[in-house]
Amino acid sequence: MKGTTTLKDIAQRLGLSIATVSRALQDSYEISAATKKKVTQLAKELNYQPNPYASSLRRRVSKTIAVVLPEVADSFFSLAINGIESVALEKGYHVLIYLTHESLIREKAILSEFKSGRVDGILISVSEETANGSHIREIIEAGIPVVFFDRVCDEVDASQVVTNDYECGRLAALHLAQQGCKRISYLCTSPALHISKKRMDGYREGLREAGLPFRETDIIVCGSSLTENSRLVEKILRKKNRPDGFIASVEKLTTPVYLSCPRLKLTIPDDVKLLSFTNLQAALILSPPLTTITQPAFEMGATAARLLFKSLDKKKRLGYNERVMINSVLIPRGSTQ
Amino acid sequence: MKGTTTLKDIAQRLGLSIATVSRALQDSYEISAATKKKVTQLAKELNYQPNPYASSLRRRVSKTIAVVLPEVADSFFSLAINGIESVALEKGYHVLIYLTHESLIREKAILSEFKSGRVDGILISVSEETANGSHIREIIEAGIPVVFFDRVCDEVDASQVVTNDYECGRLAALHLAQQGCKRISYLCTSPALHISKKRMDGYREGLREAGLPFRETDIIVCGSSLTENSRLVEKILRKKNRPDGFIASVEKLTTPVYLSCPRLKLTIPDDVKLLSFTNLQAALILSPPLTTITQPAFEMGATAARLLFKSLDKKKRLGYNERVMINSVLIPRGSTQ
DNA sequence: TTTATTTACGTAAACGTTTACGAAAATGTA
DNA sequence: TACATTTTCGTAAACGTTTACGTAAATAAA
Repeated sequence: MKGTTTLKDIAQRLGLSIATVSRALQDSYEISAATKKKVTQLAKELNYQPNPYASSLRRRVSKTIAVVLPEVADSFFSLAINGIESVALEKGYHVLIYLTHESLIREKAILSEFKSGRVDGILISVSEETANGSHIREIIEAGIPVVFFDRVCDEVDASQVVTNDYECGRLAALHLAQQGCKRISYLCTSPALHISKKRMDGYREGLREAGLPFRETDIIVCGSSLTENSRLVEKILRKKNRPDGFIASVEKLTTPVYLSCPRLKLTIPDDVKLLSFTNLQAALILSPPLTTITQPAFEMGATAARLLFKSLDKKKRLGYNERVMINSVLIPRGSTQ
Repeated sequence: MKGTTTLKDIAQRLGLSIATVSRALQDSYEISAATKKKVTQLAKELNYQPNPYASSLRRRVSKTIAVVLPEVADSFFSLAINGIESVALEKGYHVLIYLTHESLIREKAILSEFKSGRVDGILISVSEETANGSHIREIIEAGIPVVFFDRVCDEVDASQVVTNDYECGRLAALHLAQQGCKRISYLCTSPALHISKKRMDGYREGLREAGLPFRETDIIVCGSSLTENSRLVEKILRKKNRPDGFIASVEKLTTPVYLSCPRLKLTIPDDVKLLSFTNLQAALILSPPLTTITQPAFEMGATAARLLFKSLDKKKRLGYNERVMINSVLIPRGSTQ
């Protein structure tokens, strides 16, 4: 920000006006080939980089998008960021990242700031506390396109990229039932979350189709601490009517099950079967290898970004929203054999 | 960016000048309490958000930092981002994220753009192709503070946050030797990387201290594909003089070893011992549980950010750089028992 | 009372671009 | 030659802030 060269510098050195230099660098038809060459050469020589803030102020676009995530510890969001970044790069956009840490207050504060025009568009995966979407609607009404991915807010009218959560919940239950489970417990962290609800509904439907009863007590709401969650799982497993199957609806709930079983002399998959929603490569090398439902995280991030750029490109009157669903895949492995 | 309210709007509605409104919102001493109240009230009512680009242009600061990473697939960088974001948030800064995908060309292009003043400071973990740091030095000379974290470029004079890679390489070798290994193979991806070299040097020193010979052929340079790497590891394990210990110097090289051993009827840790550099929680539930060297990823990100803000705060003449080392910890588990 | 000081605000320039408008020079047309 | 058109560039306003400077009114000091 010190000795940076500006249009003025180039203009002075060449005896041209600022306007001409600006147009030359934009390859405007109004500028002769000769001066274009002179200008671009000197610009390269002086290492000219246009001031993005001046440009944004004048053009009223920022060439920047925001990605609002609950957290990035999960492998899903890591991969999603990769997808988003890869398409942002080829579009010449910059990516601001914000973490809500599952707090609605923060989410509101972050979004509210966007009314300033800092970003041209927003990709968001809502926090677990986000029930009502008024703060998101405000942003859309301010003319800033929003695309949901993974964790959507259905009451808000916007484009979204999701995976087949309901179907996956159903398939998870059916798979376990098919492998002989009679009592399947469902581990989750935030049952209020829309996506969590969908998976759970699918799970219930799967149970129904398999002719298994649904019991409210088989839904285990876990916390964030590993030891706490392990204790929870162990408690369940000590019951006389213990479950013989688990669905870990989020990645980090896999560990407690693998940890608790040996402690209670229970073996996977003979005594207890387990299926997890996860993208971890380590699923391959667990023993037994973990049956997973893996989400197309990279693809979801990338297509969400593409959807956002589409609505940025046309800048057409809002209202035209797309809803894309990219299927997750169930990969059966040893943990449910 | 449409119906956003500006200072002008507020000024007109209150019959004040733009300057007065601006100063009132900044709680300037030159403004009476009465008008301050009027202004702030109306600002809140109209949901006024100052245009960050106008502000940045005028003040010549962006309140934004850049984080330049090789990739974000690794759990290390995910955690680091969390650390960075948490301190950026409390400082009121915005975080732009860029991925180089281990390409020097991209890294150069990204950094070059920063001469424009888009960001006030930069956190960077260099790509594996980055040997020469001239492009980074250019940025520093342009007056933009840079802080390295994890993957540093020693020839560039800047603050840095690293972990004790050399020591960890040494401890890894010593630990395996102590557990009875006679031939320890070292798996890596990019031996040219500074941090990789340090670990490897430590590994050699560890071998020396343990009285084991170093063999060039025990250094296995892996690629990015899992199947390719598995084939590599299997090939080594088929040799008559096969290694009885492995050091996986990066997270993703763990999988090939766990995958290959059972295929060759070799068991961990009896036939082959393994130690990995990783932050994965899944280390706990591998079987046997994986001995790890875990890096203080969150802390490294956070302190790197704090260092950056320190040099932003004082804006003192460059030259005063800090080098912080945060130790990783070796956690012995079943894979080296 | 007069003068000095403080308080509270306005004017205008500046940050570095982009772009509507205008105008001189060069070229074409009659 | 006289006029129309095109080419090529400059002038100046604008984007929304921040801030140096000026100034009128209010207060204090003499």
